Amino acid sequence: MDRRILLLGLLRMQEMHGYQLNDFIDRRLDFVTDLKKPTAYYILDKLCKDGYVREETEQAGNRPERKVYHITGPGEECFQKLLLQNLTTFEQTYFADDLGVIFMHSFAPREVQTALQVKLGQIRGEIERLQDLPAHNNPNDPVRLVLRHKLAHLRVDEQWVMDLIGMLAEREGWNDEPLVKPVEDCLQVSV
Amino acid sequence: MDRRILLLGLLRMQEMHGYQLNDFIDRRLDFVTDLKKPTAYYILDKLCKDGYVREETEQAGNRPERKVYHITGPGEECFQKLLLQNLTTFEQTYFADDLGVIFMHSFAPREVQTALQVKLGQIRGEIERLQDLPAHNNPNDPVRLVLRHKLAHLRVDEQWVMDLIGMLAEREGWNDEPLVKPVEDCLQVSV
DNA sequence: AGTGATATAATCAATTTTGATTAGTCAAGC
DNA sequence: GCTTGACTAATCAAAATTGATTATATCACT
Repeated sequence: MDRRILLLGLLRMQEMHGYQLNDFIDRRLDFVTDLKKPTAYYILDKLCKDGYVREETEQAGNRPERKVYHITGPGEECFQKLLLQNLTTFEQTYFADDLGVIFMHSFAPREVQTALQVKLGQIRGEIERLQDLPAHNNPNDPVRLVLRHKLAHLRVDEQWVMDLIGMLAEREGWNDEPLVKPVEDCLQVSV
Repeated sequence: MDRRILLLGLLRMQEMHGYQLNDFIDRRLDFVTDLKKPTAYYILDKLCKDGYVREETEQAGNRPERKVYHITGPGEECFQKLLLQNLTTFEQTYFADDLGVIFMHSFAPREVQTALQVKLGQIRGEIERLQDLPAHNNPNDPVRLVLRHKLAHLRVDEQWVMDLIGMLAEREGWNDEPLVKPVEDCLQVSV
């Protein structure tokens, strides 16, 4: 996930200082990326060193002086390359929540069910939050296309967790084997 | 994404040496996580230092000596805690492919369409690969539940990219505004 | 005029992750 | 008997990421 594309893409539309950039990402692109402030500054520094971005210090009133970042010619070229790369190739996504399910046999079905109920609530909360997001931009804004994408994934998660909970209902214990001795299975197959 | 849960969970089923652990993850859990070898060794070291895992060196034939990792009592406790945490809370997922779409107005619609066609092919390839994955384990294996989850997400991506391509078809240029001056919009709203 | 809350602007030390590399073993073919 | 490629086993230096913190300014309220 080369996050330079995000910073270059935003700077391409408008030169900005670091705080402004981070604030925009936090407020408006929170469902697109989890880029944190120090990482953003780190990447901006790197882009400077590579000549893709120019940095100018500016003083606004009495506030601490700040750095305004402008995209350069080579920066624009780099952005185009990254964008084409991004649009062309599919990047795998991994789901942290899958890890727990792999090992759910460690708990009793009822316990798992209770835990998943809480998770389900959080997913539904997030779906509502995104649905109610004010539509600042025009309806053709690509950000809204991304929002739809994200919502579709959240609905998959909702359904999946509901299915798991359903599967666990009315169940006292595990009558199927809980992925025993995975490595031996593996070795048997590969030998 | 606390990946200790994966290593502890596997070691809990069977003690293993590093290579074996990594090999199993690479071969059998490649669609669940992107944990790389050096990271796995790093986490194993940390688990050792924290007393969650015990490390014993072993010599097999003429091969270089290797470290066999066993989960300890505190390690089991830690695992239970991590697992409950994982099952209880929903972890947000971010999609690298969204970043490109946000800036797609930088290219002509036709170019974007061509790029997305390639991406679509890759998604379909991955769907086929996962569908054809041999079912080593019993059908109730939680890994298969995760596989279904992953496939559902891939199908969302497939549909989403198809929709985007459809949207772009027959289009010469952008007649809608391309997310202009995002920061000004943002400031207008927040002021 | 003082106090706490929030906004502005960024940096640092510490942790985590990765691409590249090391180093030896084994089996197959020439 | 020698080379080539794959497997076993892990490490290292470099890069990326994060939680915590610093420091000042402004605002709302008493």
